[in-house]
Formats: sequence, structure tokens, C-alpha cells
Amino acid sequence: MYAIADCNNFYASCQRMFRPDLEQVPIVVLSNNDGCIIARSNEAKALGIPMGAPEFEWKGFFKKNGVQVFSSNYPLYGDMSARVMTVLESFEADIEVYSIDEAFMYISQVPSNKLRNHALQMKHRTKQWTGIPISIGVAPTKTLAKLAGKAGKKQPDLAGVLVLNSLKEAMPYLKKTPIGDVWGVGRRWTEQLQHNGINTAADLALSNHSWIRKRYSVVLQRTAMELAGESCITLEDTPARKQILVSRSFRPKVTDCDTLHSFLAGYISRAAEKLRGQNSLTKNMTLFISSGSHVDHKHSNSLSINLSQYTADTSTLLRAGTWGLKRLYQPGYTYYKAGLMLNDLIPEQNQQYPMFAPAVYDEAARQRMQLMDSINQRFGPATLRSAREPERRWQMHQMHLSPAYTTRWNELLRVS
DNA sequence: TCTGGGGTCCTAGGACCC
DNA sequence: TCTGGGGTCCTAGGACCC
Repeated sequence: MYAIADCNNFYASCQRMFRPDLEQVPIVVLSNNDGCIIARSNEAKALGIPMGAPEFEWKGFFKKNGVQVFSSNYPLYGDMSARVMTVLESFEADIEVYSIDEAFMYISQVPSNKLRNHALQMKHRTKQWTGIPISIGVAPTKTLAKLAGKAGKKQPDLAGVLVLNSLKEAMPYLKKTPIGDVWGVGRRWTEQLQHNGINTAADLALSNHSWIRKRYSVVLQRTAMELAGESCITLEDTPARKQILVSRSFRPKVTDCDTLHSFLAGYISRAAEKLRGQNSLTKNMTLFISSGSHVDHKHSNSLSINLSQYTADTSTLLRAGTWGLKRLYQPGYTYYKAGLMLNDLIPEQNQQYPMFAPAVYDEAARQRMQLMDSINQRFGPATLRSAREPERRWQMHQMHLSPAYTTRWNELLRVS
């Protein structure tokens, strides 16, 4: 059986965890630069605040209704997430950390009549040890488990835990679930499926699966089969990323090349750290810069740079970035966003050294990077950095930032 | 009059997820 | 004035190979 554990309103719960006075108070968390709403507590949802809405449109509403607003605080969320995962791991199931606030588990040792108890225990322990409330769905497939998790949240008497042992048990819930709420069915397919008379999860489960494949794709066919109880999507051990992306939009916008260059240098350094963090090397970097606003995209330009050898060396990547930006940058535009992607990643141990040229990423470079990473890990990001990089990698517009209670000594919770 | 058959790799774009 | 930042998988089509 598969289980999914899902933290309730995760970002909002993390904030509330250290502010018990906010129990019962509506909370929203904003995206980077305080742009839009990316998380809401139940109370905020009840007030009708939508996901993704721009902050400036709701400012007045927040004030009027006593909504507590927070800027996103990723050091805090990342650390709380790690704690939750550690608790779940203590139950010794195979686990796949699916996102910052969700984990799939494969449970084989627990008899079906004890599953509910088992899940309740997980929920209880997680709450007690971390302070984060979670919901759990259990079912024979991942897609059904997701559906169970969602359904369990909605029905108060279930206490956030729903076990669906068989398709028969699942059927009433499938009938109640609109097709668009199914894991793997997005906006596009929802429209098309409804057009074809498939309105609920049950409709998709009972549809002709080979027709689904022909008309849509093998991906949706798998979803249909999973809903019908046939497991097609297995637990994955978190493999190394195949692509690393770092991008930010800036406020205020940027026009001069120097500023853009220094921002980009910060992003490249961060990407290189991520690369080394998963012990990979890259051979291709794609840079992009965008100007204009959300309403009129005037100009967005990207450039893919092939490096001569695989590397994880920050300075090599920075040099390529400088070269690339010179080609991308056009004066006279106002840029609002920039970023880069590292592609063509291989595991470090697969590195092949060139026969005739000196190796770019050699032992000395590796040691340099290791030293830099360990210093920055200990003393904070960008303590040791290239001269091109700004002191702070991204100056974000954060009007409502809370302390990083669990990861910075000087921001620990004070009890007086 | 008639012009093969089988494959790989790469890229762009579309769908999805959190 | 102001709208986030990551990721994955699949498919189709073109270039190229023998």
C-alpha cells in the first residue's frame, strides 16, 4: 500500500509554529518579492482569499480582516520540512520525499485492518515532535493515495486520515472527486475531458484506457489505470536532478549591464553550489534575461553555452556567464528577471579527463570548491564569493519576514 | 516507369507537479 | 507601481547515419 503524508498549509503552519498567538488567526504567506499569495491557513481560505492572487490587490482586505501576512522564509520551511521527514522515516517505511511538504511511503508490513491506526500514529508523532499538522492518505496506488489524502482533509470525522483498502472502498470517493482534482490532471486536460463527458475521478477510472492513451497520452492513461487500482507509478528514490535552475525577478527593475551582471553572478554561484551539492558536473549552461512587464513581454532572450569540459567550478561557470551576458544584453531595455539553467548533468564519478588538454575541473579546483562550500555553509551564504557577486545574492522585497527561528543563532525564539 | 528501410540523437514545445 | 521559483516526463519533427 502507498501512503502520502501531506503537511497542512505547510508554510502557514511553519510560521504559526513559532507564534502560538496566531492560532485561529488567518495567515497568508507571500512569494519572493512579496509578489503574490502562495500559502494560506484554513482561516484565510475561509475568508475567500485565493491562491496566487497578487498581494497589492488584497492589502486592504488583509488589514480590514486582521490577516497576518508573512514574506516567505525558505530557510525556516526547509528546516521544518527536514524535521517532518525525519519523523516519517522513523516509521521505517520506504519513503520518497516528493516535495517540501509531502512524502510518499510504501507500507508493506502493516496488515490492512491496522493501517488506519498506523497512519494516525504517524500523524500524532509528527505533530508532537515538530508541531506541524499533517494529513495522510493510504491506498493501493499513488494516485488513489493522493485522492484519499485530499478527501480525508475534507471530512472532519476522519481526523485527516483516510485509508482506502480497495477499489470498492474507493469508489464513493472517486465519484465525489471532480476530474480536475485528480493528481496528474491539470487545467488543460480537465477542459478536454469534461468535453468528453468525463467529469469525475470515477469516470476516468471506468473509461476506456486505450482510448485515453490514443486521445491524450500515455501519462493520462497511467493516471486512469492508477485510479482503477492498478499501480503504475512506483516509489522513486530521489535521484540526482537532471537540470538545475536559478532565476529571480527583481524589484526594482534593472537597466544597466553591470547590475545585471552582478545579479547573474550570484545566481550562477548558487546554481554551482546546488550542482556540487548533488555531486554532479555540467557541460551546458543556458542564460536568460527578460525585459518588459507581465502585460507586455517585449523582449526575452536566452543563450545556451556549451562548455568544453564537464565542470562544477564556480569560476569557470562565471566566466561563461560573463561571455554569454555580453551577447544577450541589449541597452535600452528594462530587465525584470534573469536566470540560468544548468543542463547535461553527469555524476561526478563519471568524469572523463581529456586526453590532450589539461583538465578544467581537476583535483585542485575540486578542493577549492570544497573549501569555499564548507566556509559558506558554516558562516552563511556568500561569505566567500567571487568579486563579481553582490554581498547579498538577491535583494528581495520582503516587508513581512519572520526570523529564521531554527537555522540562525541570533534569530532563535526568545521566551521571556 | 521507377526512387528503401531502419535507426539514433537532439530540440522545442506542451502537458503536468509542488 | 506591484503578479514566484523550482522541477519532471513525453512527443513530434528534423538532422543525420548506414
